[in-house]
Amino acid sequence: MRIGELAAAAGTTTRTLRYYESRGLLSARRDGNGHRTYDEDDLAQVRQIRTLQDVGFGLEETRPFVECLRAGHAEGDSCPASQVVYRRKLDELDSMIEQLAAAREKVARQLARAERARDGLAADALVPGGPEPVCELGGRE
Amino acid sequence: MRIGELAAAAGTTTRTLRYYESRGLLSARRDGNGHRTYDEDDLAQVRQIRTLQDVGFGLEETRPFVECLRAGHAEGDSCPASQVVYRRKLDELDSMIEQLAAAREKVARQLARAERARDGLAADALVPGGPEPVCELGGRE
DNA sequence: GTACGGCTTGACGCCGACGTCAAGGCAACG
DNA sequence: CGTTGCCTTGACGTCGGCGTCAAGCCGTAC
Repeated sequence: MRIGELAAAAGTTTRTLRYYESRGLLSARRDGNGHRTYDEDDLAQVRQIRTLQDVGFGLEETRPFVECLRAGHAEGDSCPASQVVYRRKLDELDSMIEQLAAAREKVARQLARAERARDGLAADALVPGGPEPVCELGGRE
Repeated sequence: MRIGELAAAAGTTTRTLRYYESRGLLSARRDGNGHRTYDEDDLAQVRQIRTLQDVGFGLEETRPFVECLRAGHAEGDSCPASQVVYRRKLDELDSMIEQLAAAREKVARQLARAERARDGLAADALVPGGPEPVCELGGRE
């Protein structure tokens, strides 16, 4: 398999594969013309990388998985080092989600406040249970 | 107020303030020495920018808020354009949170699977030809 | 012959929000 | 007088993951 075929099979580009190689995440044999040659194991490694990238892993974080595959394991995540990365990523995702949720609430509160101000500071607009003073998010812009 | 003082008051750096100016988000008078001079309004603008940045707004997204302040409003979000940005950011945050939550679940499932495989592998290793727990992440198509 | 497609290496571009260094000016302090 | 400290502009560096262009080689089809 040559680089273009591998790229097509993995759903990526030749540039990306050469980049992976430059980062030491992929290795290639060469044929008589100096062209890179790959086999099914290489395809599996690239697929592993892509799968992880899609879920938000950085390239460096995929390294243990690739090395696990290279070590002969059928799954890149069967090695302890890979699972350590999984757990780290879980924590990372949790804190990111937490941060985003907090940011979302801040923005939502600010928007609600700004809309109340725009609609005028009538007293009933601030009374909870009043005749729905806010929340007309749709239309009219 | 000179640039260093403004930076200190706003909790940022002089480099950042000059950068804002280069982006047209901040304007400065000059004193006899060619040094930038600022007043309280400028401080309010910088604080508005920083507040938004902290919640995840890009610099360009802060522009309507700054212009709103410049237009004489006491709050940067009292202008319609600012509130449009708020709503856009809310949607953006929602979809980001959604994506991250989905990613989190995928990782969690993969980790659980890998751990089951590891635990089961000890038993399987003693019984070659036994049941093979294979399960792949659906990821890309 | 020559056009074409696929391969090679090398190197610069991109995005965002600055950090950091360079080289110099002006004021105050001792 | 020199040193410190704040200011000026300009320009390159950073991080990630590639995109894109350049120049050239190789084999095949027409």
